[in-house]
Amino acid sequence: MVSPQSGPGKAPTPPARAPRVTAAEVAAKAGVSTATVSLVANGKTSGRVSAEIVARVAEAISELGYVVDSAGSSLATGAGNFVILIAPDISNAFYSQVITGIRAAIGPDYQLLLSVTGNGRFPAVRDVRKLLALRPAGLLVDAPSEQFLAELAATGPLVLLDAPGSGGTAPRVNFDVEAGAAELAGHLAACGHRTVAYLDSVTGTQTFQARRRAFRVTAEQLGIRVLDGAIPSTTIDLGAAAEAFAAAWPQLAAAGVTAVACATDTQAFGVLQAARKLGLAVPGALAVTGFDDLAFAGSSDPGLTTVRLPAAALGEAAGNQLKTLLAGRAPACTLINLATELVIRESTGLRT
Amino acid sequence: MVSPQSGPGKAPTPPARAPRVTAAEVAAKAGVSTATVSLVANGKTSGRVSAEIVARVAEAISELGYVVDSAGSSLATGAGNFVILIAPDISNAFYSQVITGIRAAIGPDYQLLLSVTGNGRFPAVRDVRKLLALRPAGLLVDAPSEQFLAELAATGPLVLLDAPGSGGTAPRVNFDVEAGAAELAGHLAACGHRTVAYLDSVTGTQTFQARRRAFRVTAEQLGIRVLDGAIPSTTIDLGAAAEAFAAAWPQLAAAGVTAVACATDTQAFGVLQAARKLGLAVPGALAVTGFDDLAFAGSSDPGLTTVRLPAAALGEAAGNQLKTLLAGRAPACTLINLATELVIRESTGLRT
DNA sequence: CTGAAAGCGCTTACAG
DNA sequence: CTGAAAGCGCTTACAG
Repeated sequence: MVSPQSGPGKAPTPPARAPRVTAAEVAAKAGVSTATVSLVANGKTSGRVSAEIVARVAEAISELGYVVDSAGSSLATGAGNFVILIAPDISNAFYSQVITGIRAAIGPDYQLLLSVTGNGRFPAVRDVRKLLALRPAGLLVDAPSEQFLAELAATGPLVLLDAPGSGGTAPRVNFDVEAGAAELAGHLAACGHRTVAYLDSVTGTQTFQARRRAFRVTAEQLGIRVLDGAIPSTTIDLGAAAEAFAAAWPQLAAAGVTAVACATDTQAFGVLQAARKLGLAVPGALAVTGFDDLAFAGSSDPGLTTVRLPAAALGEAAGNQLKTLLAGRAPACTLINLATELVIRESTGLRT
Repeated sequence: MVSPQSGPGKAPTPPARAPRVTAAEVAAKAGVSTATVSLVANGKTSGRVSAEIVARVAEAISELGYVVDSAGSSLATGAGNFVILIAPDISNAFYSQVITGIRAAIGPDYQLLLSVTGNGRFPAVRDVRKLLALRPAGLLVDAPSEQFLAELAATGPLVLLDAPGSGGTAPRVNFDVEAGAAELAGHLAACGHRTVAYLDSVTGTQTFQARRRAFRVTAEQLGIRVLDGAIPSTTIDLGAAAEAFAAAWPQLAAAGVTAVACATDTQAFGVLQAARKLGLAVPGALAVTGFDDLAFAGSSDPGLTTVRLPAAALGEAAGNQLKTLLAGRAPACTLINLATELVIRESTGLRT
C-alpha cells in the first residue's frame, strides 16, 4: 500500500519529479513478487504465470500507471527498448518520410529517437560513444561516412541506410543513385548541354560520392564536360548553396557552363534562388537539377528536375531489417537496392 | 588487468556487442576504487582527489576509451545526461534551426534526442510514459496541445516552446504570433482583400489557435470577412494542404475569396502548388500567405509572403532556460516572447 | 507456478 | 584524500 503521492516522509530534495511507480509498488499492490511483475509487464507469462495472477498484476499495473523503467531494464538486460537513428541532417524534409517508414516498420515495441548533429555533419567519436552509452537496442545510420562507420565498429544491431559501397557486414538499404545519376546525365545531354558544373555536399559520404561519380562518368561518355569542384561543396543548406553558386558564377559563365547538377534538392533550391537574384533565366540561361524530389520540388520557381529517391520505402525497408536483427535473426537479404527515377520539370529544358 | 577483448571465457551469447568498458576495469588499471573513477569521470574532483591520482585515472579512461554508462548512471542519480525534444513534426525544415539553437545553448554536457511522432500529431500517453521511462534529464516540448500538457504533469525540468496560453508553471519561450498575425491581416486589408479563407493546422495546438484568432480579430476589425473552416484543417504537409485547398476552391470562389492565409509555410506551398494546377494566377486571382519564413519561402513560385518566426532564437532561448533548470536554478524570466515580422514577397499584391 | 537472491554499472553518503 | 558499501529498478537463472 505504498502510495507514492501520500508518503509524508518523501524527500523533497530534487525538483518536482513525478513520483516514479516501481515494480515493487505494483508487486505490493497485487500481492506478488517483483519477479512476477516483471514477467507480466514484459508479456513473458505463457506457461509461467497463472491466468489469475496475470490478471491481478495487469490490473495493478494499469491502476498505478506502471511503466517498466528503462534504466533498470537496460542495466539488467544489456540494452534499452529504443532505437536511435543517426543522420547528418534530420531536419531535411526528406527525413520526414524516412522516419514515417521506419516507425511503420519497427512498430510500437521500440521507441524511435533521433540523434541530432550539425548541418550535414556527422557526430564525433565522442558523441557516438555517448549515444552508445545510452544502450540503444539498435542503431540506424543514414548516409554515413567511412570514418564514421569505422568508429562505430561492431556494436550490436545496426542497419545502414543510403550507404553504397561501405564495407562491413551490416545490412544495408540503398538507393540506386547510380542509375538515377546516369539517367540525369542522359537527360542533360539530350537537352543539348555540353558544359555543366556539379555542386556536391560537403559531407564525406558514400552516397554523395556515388552520385557525383556516376553522373560524371555517364556525362563524359555523352560528350559533356563536367567541371568538378568549380563550385565548392556546401552543407545541405539552401543559403550556403546559394552563396557558393553566386560566388562561382562569373567563373562558371566564363567556362561556358549551362547547367548545374546538385547533390540534393535543397542545394538546388539555393542555386535557383541565387540564379534569380543574378537575373539568370532558368532553364534558358541555366538548367538546375537535384536529388531527392522533396515535396517542394513541385512548387519551386521553376519546378525542379530531380532524381526521385523513395524515402518512405527506404525507411520501411531499413526498419524491417532492424526488426529482424533485434529478434536475433539474420535478414534474408543483406543488401536492398531501391530503384530511383528521374522526374523532369521546368528547371531543365531543350537548349536551342 | 581485465582486458575485455581477450577474456577467453566471455559468453558469446548475444550478437556481437562491443565489449563495454566499465568503471571497474578503469579502476583496476589505475589502481584505485570505482568511486574515484566516478569522481574523475564526472569532473567532481576539486579538493577531493589528488592531482596525481586524477592524472592516473584520466589516462586509464582515455586509454580504455571509457564512457560512463548511461543506464547505470541514470539509475544511481535518477536521470540520464540527455534531453528530449518532443515536437509534432520534427522533419519540418523549421526545426532545423530550432535544433541548432538548442544545441548551441545546452552545450556538450547533454545529448539532444528527438522524439518522433506522426505528421503534426502528438504522442499518446503511452508513448510519453515510455519517453519518461528513459529518464531524460529534461524535456523540451514544442507546440504542445493542452491535453498533452496535462498528461505530462510535473515531470522535472521542462521548457515549453511556442506554447502561448498554456497553463502550468513551466518556463515558456513563445513567438509573438499575435502581432505577426495582426500585421498580416493589415497587409491583406491594404492590398484590398475583402474576403479571405484561413487554412489551419489540424494539431490541437495553442500556437495555431492564437495565430488564427489574432488574424481573424484584426481582419474583421479592418472589414475583411474571414471564412473560417471553409477549408478543412490539414496536417502540416504540402500534399494534404494542396488537396484540401483544391477540393474547397469551387466553394471559396463562389464566396468571393481572394486570399488564403495558411497556418504554416508548408501548407502555403501546398496551396501555391494546387493554385498552379487550377490555373489560378497568384497573386492576381488569389493571394497566399504562411507562417514561418522557411528558407524555401524565398524560392517558391511565387515567393511567399509570410510571418517570420525566429526559429534559431527560439531554440537558443529554450535551451538556455532548460540549462538553468538543469543546474537547479530558477530561470530569471519565466516567459520569453520573441518578436515576429511580416515578410512581404510576391504571393500577395495590390488588388486592382 | 512462484519467490528469494544475485547482479547489471554507477554514484553517494559515510568512515577512515 | 580514498575506499567499502549500500542502493537505484530491473531481469533472470535457480530453487522450491
